[in-house]
Amino acid sequence: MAIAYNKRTCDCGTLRASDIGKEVILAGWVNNYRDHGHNLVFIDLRDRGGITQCRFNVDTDPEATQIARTLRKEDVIAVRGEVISRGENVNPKLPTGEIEVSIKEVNVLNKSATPPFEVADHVEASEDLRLKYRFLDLRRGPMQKGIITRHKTLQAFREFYYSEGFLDIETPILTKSTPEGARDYLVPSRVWPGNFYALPQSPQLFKQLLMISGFDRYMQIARCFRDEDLRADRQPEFTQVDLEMAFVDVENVLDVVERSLAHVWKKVIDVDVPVPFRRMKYDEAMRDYGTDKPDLRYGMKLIDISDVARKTEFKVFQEALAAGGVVKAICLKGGAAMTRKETDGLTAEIQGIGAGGLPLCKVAEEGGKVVLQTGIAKFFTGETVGELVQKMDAAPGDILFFAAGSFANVCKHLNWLRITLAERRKLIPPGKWEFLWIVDMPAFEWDEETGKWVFLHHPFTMPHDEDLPILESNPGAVRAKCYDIVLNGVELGSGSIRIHSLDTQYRIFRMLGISDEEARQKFTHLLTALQYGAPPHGGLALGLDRISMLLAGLSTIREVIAFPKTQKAFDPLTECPSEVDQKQLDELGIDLNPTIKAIKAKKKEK
RNA sequence: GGGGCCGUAGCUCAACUGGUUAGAGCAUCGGACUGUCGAUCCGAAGGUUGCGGGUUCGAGCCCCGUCGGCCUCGCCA
Repeated sequence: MAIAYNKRTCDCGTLRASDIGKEVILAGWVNNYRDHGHNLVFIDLRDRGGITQCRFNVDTDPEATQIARTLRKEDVIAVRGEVISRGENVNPKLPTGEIEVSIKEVNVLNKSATPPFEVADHVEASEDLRLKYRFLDLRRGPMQKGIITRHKTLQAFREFYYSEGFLDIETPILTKSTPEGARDYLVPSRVWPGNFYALPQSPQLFKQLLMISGFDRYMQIARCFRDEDLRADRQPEFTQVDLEMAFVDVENVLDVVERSLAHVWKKVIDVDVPVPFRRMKYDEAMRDYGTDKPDLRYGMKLIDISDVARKTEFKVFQEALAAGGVVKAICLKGGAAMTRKETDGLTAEIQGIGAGGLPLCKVAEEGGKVVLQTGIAKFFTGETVGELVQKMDAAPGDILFFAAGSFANVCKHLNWLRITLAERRKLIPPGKWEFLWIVDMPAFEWDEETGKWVFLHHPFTMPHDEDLPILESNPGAVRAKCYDIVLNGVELGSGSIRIHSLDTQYRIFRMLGISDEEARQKFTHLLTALQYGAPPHGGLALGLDRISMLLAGLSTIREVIAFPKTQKAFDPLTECPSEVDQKQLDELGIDLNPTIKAIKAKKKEK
C-alpha cells in the first residue's frame, strides 16, 4: 500500500518525547543506515527540519525491514510508524534524540545514485566539486542554515522598510550601458542588431528617477551585475538592499539605515545592536587604520612616527621622508615571541603585495631599561628609543612593524599587516559587532594614470554645501555627502545625497573633464529629468550577500548564495558561460573575431 | 594582468633525496552481527598521479608550458 507522502504529519525535526504513541508519516532522504543483521535496521531520515531515527524490526514488521535493508544514502522514502521512546538509548546529539519511529510501512519514492561526496555537516569535498553538485551540497545542514539565514535577512529588511513606508518598486534588468565604473555585462538585441542592453551595476539612475517621480521612499531587493574580477566577498551577480528617499539629508538616511540593521540583527540572530552607530571621518580612518573600512574589534592602530624616523640613519626611512612620504608603525603586543621564520614569512608575503620589505624590531628589557632588539633596532639611538617606545605605547615583549613610503602605500601595507596579524594570532574577540559609519569622504581623487580628477563614489554625489565654492579651485579638498556603512572591517554598503540641481550636475561633469555634450549623451534621461523639478534626495545600497554572510558567521558570500560562480565567474553546475549556436549569433548580427575563432578551433582539435 | 597555495582511487589525504607492484581512511560491492546513531568486524573491487612536452637508466616528485580551484594585489564609480 502506498503511503500518503503528501500528508506528512510533521517534518523530521519536530518529534519529541511528548509525541510518544502517535502514528506519524514522514518523508525525506536517507541520511545514514545501520543494519544490525538479524532483526534491527536503523535509518536516519533527513529533511529540511532535521533528522529522525527510524527503527525497523524484522520480528514485528518483516516486509518493511526487508526494504530497509536495501536502502542507501540519499534514497528518498516515505515512512509510516509509531513514535516510541528510545529508553536508555537517547542520542543527545539530536533534538529528536529522545524518540524514534518504529516503522510499520516504508515506500521507496526514489533511489539515489551513489553521491560523489558525502552529504554531511562537515565538509569533505572541494568547493569545486560542491559547486558542480550544488543540489547535493545544499542538502547539507550548514548550507541549509546559510540559505535560511539569508531568507530571514531578506524578510526582516522588507518587514522594516515596508513598515517605514517604503515602496517596493522594480527597475529594469535590461538597461543602458554606462562605460563609467565597473565593466558592464552586455546583452545583444535581436530587434536592434548591433545594439546592446547592459545588465545594471545597480539601479542608481532609476531610483533617482523614482524620486523625481514622487515616490519619496523607495526600496528594492535588487540584483546587480559587474563584470570584474572576483573575491571571497564578490560575485559577478549580487544582491543589494537598495533604497532612496526624497526630502532628506545625510542624517535621515543614516538614521533609517541603522535602525533597519538593528532590526535585522534582532530578528535574525536576536542580537541587540545599539543605535546610533559610531561615526568616523574618512581622514581619521585612513590615518589610524590605513583603510576606509576599519575593523574596530581590535586595536593595533597605525601610528605616525615620521618625526622619530627623521632622526634615524635608516636609509629606507630617509628616502621615504625626502620623497614626501610618511613612516608609520604598528605594535603587536607580545609579538616579540615571533620567530625569525615567522617574521621572514610575513616579509615575503608583504613583498607579494608590493612592499619593499618589512622593517621591524622587538622591544625588550635589559637591566631595568627598555631596549630595542633585532631588525632595524640599531638605527634607533639615544633618546629616539624612548620616543619611539612612548609613541607606540610599546612594552617589553612587543614587536614593532614599520612601513615607509607614500601615504597610500604605507596604508595599504600596514592595513594588510594589521588584518593578517589579527586573524592569525586570534586577536579578534568573537561575538562582537562593530558597526561604523565612514563619513566626509573626499568627493574626488586625482588619477595619476589619466591625469584627471575622478569621483570616489559616483558622479551624482552631492558635495558638502560649504565646499561648493572651491569645486573648481581645489577639487581635492571637496568633501562629499557620502557615507559607507562598515561592520567588522567589511563594507556593507554605501550611499550619498545626490545632486538634484542640473547646474551643479553639469559643473561636476565639467570638473571631471566630461563635456556637457558628452554628459547629455551618456545620461540623457537623468539630466532631462533634473530639469523637471527634482527634489533633494539621497539613499544607500546594502550588500545583502555580505550581511547574510556575517549573520551566518561565514567568510565567503558563496556560502549564502544558492548557486554561486567560481572566481573566474564560471558556474560548474550549468557550465556557463558557454558557446551558442551560430544561428543565434547570426540572428543577433554578431561575428566572433578571428583570434577568438582560431583559439576555439584549436581547443576543439584537442 | 601580478603574487601565493593547491591538483594522486568516487571523496579526503599519504608516498623519504628521483628508485620495487603508488598506499590509508571514508564511500561502493559481498558477507557477519540484537540497540546502533560518524555503528562495528571480515573480505573484494577501485589509479591516464589535471593535461602537453622536456631532463633522466628511471618522474607522482625536477624543468617548461597549459588548464582548473582557492586566497590576494591591481580592478570593482
